[in-house]
Amino acid sequence: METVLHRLKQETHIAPKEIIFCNVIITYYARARLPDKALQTFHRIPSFRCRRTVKSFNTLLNALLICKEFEKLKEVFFDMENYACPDACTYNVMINACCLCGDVGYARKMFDEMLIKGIQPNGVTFGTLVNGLCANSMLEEACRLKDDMVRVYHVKPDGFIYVSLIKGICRVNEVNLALKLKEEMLESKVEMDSGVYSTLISALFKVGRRGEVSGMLEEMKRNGCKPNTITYNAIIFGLCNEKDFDSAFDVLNEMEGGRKLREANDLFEDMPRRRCAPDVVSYRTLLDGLCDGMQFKEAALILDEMLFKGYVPRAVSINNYVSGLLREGETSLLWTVLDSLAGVNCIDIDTWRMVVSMVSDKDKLPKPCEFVDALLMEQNDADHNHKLYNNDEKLLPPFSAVPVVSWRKDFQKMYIFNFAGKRTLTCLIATI
DNA sequence: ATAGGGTTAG
Repeated sequence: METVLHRLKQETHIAPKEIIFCNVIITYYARARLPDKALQTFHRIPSFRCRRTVKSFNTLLNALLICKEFEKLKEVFFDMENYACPDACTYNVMINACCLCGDVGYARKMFDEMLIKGIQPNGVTFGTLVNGLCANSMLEEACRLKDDMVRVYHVKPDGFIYVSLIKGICRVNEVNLALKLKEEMLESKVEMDSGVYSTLISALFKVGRRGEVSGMLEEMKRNGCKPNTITYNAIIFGLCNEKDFDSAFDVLNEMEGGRKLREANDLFEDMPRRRCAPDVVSYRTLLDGLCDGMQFKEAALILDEMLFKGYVPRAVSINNYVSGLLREGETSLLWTVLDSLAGVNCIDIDTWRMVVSMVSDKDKLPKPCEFVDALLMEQNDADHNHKLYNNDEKLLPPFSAVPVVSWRKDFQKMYIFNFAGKRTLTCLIATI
């Protein structure tokens, strides 16, 4: 680093940007536990023909925090007016430092000071404070702050804040209360992430409610959060604690399966660079692998990409994909996938039959006679029936054998019409 | 990638 910096200083035609000093140099010195070097770099920034702002000042404060040089940190902070005008980030680092020292009172003082100076606290400010309160067993205060941040400061709590609260509450075994908070997140549409579920899963194990874990995992996936290493670690630890090593190995295998899929995906994405453009077989192979590994979202991306290129999956693959989506209750993704597939008319009768029979059980489809009535009505309703016209703008007769695909999901939630031909329609109606 | 969270062990 010293050599590079020396060269950088000599090369007068290069003017490094401040962000390089922040993200790379100061931060890496801090990680190497070299606070003096970090401080020295901060002071030298102007000698590199670079303007120094509050950004590098904040980075320096955080570097001293990483090195646990709290005395030095205080000193630099009180010397602030010589370097920069403080902003929210400045106070966020200071609040974090106070909390890590266990001095929540001083953290609050910092918070008040920023208000006095007219600096608007942001999500990070509250996240840091809530976390500090929880870490210092001040749960009631933390919950109150979460409510106040909306009411008084008009900042919406995010996932970070909820996770801190949930963890704090789980530590005193109030898992039901933690689950309530998770519901509150869903209700107020706070974006969910795997952190929320990892925390809850490990808490469920701790209080001996192992039975609820698989449901939690399902909900997690339903809400678009993928279990990551942290989630798996929590599960494996919980299972090992209960001496259920068979299940623990199953989870471990599932984890490794996911890793190999990622490797396959990486290799696939690297193919163009290796001068080997993926062909229809590459796409089909990857799609099958993703579906088998239940990576349905990734599969949908690959599907659209291959359809765009004019490649079509094998019929068995489509059947496998759709049945996986049905099995896992991935309803909204199912519609997307069916839309894409119907767009190129490549859904076979068996797949349609499966979808109709599965969905008609759950979503009370109309009786066959009503179904036909509705179909005929659609034929007469020119307004939103544009797909029933052929290229000559002529209305197609009912039960036409002309290969036109129509796909409606908006009426009573469930009308699957595939106008690929009489055979398909007959099959659908018979199934219902 | 100036600032905040989630698991466990060695």
